[in-house]
Amino acid sequence: MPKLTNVYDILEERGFIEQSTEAVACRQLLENPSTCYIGFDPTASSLHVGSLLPIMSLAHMQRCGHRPIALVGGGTALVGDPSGKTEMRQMLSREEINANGEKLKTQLSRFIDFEAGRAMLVNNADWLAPLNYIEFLRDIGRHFSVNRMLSAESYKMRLETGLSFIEFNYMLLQAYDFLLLLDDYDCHLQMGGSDQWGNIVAGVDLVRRMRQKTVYGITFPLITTASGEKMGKTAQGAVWLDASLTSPYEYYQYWVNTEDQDVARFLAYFTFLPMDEISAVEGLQGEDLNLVKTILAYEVTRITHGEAAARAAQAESEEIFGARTIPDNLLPSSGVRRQPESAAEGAAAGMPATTIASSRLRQGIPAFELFAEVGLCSSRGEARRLIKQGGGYINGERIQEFDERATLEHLEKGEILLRAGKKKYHRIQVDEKP
RNA sequence: GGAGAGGUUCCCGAGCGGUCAAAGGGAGCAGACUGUAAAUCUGCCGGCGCAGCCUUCGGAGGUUCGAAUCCUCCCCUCUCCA
Repeated sequence: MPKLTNVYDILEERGFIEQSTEAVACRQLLENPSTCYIGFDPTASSLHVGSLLPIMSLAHMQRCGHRPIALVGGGTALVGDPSGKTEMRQMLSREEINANGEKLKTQLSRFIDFEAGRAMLVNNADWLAPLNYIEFLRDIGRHFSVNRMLSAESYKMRLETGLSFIEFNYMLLQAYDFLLLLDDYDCHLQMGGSDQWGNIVAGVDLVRRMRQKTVYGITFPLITTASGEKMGKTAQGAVWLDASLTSPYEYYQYWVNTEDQDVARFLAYFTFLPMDEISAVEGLQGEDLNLVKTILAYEVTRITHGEAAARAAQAESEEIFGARTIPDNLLPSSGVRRQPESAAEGAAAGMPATTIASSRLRQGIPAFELFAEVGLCSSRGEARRLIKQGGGYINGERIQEFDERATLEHLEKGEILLRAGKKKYHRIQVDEKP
């Protein structure tokens, strides 16, 4: 693998870098194979698209021959990072945190190769949990100025609403992580979201004081959509990287629905497609841009869930929304399928589906009941409203009355396709037994 | 420990004895327009086969024909003082 390029340049070109400490020296460091780390919070059982940027940065690091360390914050999660947050986070038990940490590892290994020392995964609970309080205060605590900590931007918000002592300590723990990773793994670079700047700089300072060495930090921009929303939120909640929480189909759909103005930027962030191809696509508008969104969705889904899942998601989406040919000269490096598929390929990529006993369909199920039952609406009342407003469909036909019945007559190719609004679909499959 | 302020439907935030399922805004949902985009306009936005009924305004009691609104106790949050 050629490593002619400096990752720092790659990251910069792709818009990953918001701030960095001593950019020139940091870039210099990355001329040679080095070790870097990013911390991930095991406070949820899955990572979501909000973590995708840091993950991609580690992947870039590895592709350029560096050794990334993914740090699972099993220890720090016991304390809770107040940075940039309005409220104290819910405390989790150690068991929950450990279980989450395990899952994160599995997910990260889709993006980073942990084989043969090419990358590492560590858990800071291993060294933070056994710490002795008095020793820690004397060795580490004395290097921190409270005055300075209080002036940190990341604590500002919390100084208005209230900050507990345990959270105030968080910065010291993360700084200590950096020190320890330097000592044990020769790790000279920490990266993280822009809200981590204060914590990262704290680590850099601590290392300077205690080891008289220079280490570096890079932060990524907080990614918002063009309309100013934080990324990764949908009505259903977060967009998860775990296929059992957000199916590949839904995940693909999330990316297809990217806002126009975000497309090029997201291609740079979340795919490995070459930048010259991406910039060639920047001027596109209208329906042409939708083709680019298809590629974006395919690529991101492929990186996250694998090629088979991405292809299935594409097929399923085209079946519903229609397919068009994607010209070969559009992001030519992408392996996306460019011709519409002739035959429908049966495999469902995770469009939600429910199986219903045929006996019930024989009697007929009032539409509003069915919509609520399969989860397309959260209550029957909501389903009535939806249908009254003309947003309910069975097999593509608008439902006229809220209590119109779905029956065996509606079966097409063994299933019934429900639709709520423009984009939410649900399959009904029939159980032939009793 | 003392003195204040406050906890309202997903969020912010009005209401301060009946006309309150609770103003207004945001978010969300649907329709129209489109390109599975954004913006815009319109409608909806506790539950229930719904012109009616049921359950909500930190918790538990109480006053009243009637309470989110008054009283008592409790829990929690914030601000100031120690």
